[in-house]
Amino acid sequence: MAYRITAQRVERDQALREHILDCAVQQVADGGFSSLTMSALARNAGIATGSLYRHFSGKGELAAEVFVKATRLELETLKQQFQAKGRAVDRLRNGLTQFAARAWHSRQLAYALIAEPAEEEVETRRLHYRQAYASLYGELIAEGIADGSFEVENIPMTSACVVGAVAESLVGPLSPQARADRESGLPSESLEAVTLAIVRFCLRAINAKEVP
Amino acid sequence: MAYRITAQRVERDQALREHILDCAVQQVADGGFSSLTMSALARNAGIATGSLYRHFSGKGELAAEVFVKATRLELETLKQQFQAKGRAVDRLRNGLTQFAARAWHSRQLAYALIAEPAEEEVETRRLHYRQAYASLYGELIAEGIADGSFEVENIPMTSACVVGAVAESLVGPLSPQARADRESGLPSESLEAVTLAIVRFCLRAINAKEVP
DNA sequence: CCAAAGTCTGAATCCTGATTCACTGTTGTT
DNA sequence: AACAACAGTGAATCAGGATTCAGACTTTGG
Repeated sequence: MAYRITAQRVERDQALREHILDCAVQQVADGGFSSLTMSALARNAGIATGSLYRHFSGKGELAAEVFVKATRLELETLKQQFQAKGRAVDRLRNGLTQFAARAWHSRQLAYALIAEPAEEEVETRRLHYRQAYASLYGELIAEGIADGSFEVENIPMTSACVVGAVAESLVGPLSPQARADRESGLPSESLEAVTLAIVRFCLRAINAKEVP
Repeated sequence: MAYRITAQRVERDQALREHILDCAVQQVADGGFSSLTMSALARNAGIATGSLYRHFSGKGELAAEVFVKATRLELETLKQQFQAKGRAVDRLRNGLTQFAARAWHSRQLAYALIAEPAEEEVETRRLHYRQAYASLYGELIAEGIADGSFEVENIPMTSACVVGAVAESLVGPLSPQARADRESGLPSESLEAVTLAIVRFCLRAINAKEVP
């Protein structure tokens, strides 16, 4: 026998894989999924296109992992807010506010994750993670119902509606179109206005006793 | 001189153009935008691929027109409900109910129009028509505010949220994923349940005095 | 009926990236 | 050091669908 998979090798491999993913996320954050090509990625990561295939079975898998990596971070961040201590209303308000702010501050990425057309594999994940978001909202809503601050009949459906409302109200202002408009001087909503509107909309929709 | 553009010719041209568009819409209704290829379309329409280019400058324009044709119908249908006589609440409820039902009954098309990734040109129109939907909701909401049955601070943002909530709650159940699930026997929401949830969600979100 | 001016056809071509693979390093074992 | 086994390279190839274009066919006006 000659050659074995040593710990060092495994480590280097994982590191390289991570490096590639980081570059890919960066690329998506800069130019959306449409700018994520294998050759550009290879160039950015400082390796050959062929080498990408040692780490990912193909473009689809790669794009999906990029999506998951970036989306997971958002989901976890939201989860943290939602599972903090305090009243359900406050947690929901804080979570939404933070979510909107994060999207606002990295628009291209937010747009890519929320709405940009991409590989089939990415769309699958998108659906899946929307469900995950919905579940997260669902849990919080359930808690709010339990302590009497919300009132909702169909939690899964309501959660889906919340996910949609948040996405749409953000994608509008975040879309390439809107960005183009903004650059050509048209006025548009501020982060504060958008956030307030979203929070109000959602709180009312779930029958919250207290709406700002 | 020999040959002039006679009325007959113009007519035949327009008819052919319509015929092509009809076939294209049908194709999208059957298999989504991904199934809309120039050669398949030419085959279906009974003409040569090259001939398509006498009527449309390219795939993008064609797909965009397909989108617009199908979407306009939905928009007009909704508009009719919204501009009927009666109280704003009722009109909104009826409109939403009808919209959901129509989507439910032609799922593939609804999914294609609402969420399926497609040509850049289609995405542009999608954005535009989402705005149009939002405006429609906006007008109705404004009327409802005027007669005291709704209460909303930021109408454009609220309208966007409504559009998103409706889209998301429908796309979930309409997505290829969900359809696959349903076929493999998993239970899922009925049209009635979905509709009720959407209507309640939206009415509450806009502070309607009366919610079913 | 003819010539002129269009229109239609569909196989050939182009385009745009993803994917492959023969070859050139590298690393680990003896 | 020598060899075995793997990893990296990037130009060449492939894929699949849009687009073109050199005829073949139609319509129109004389």
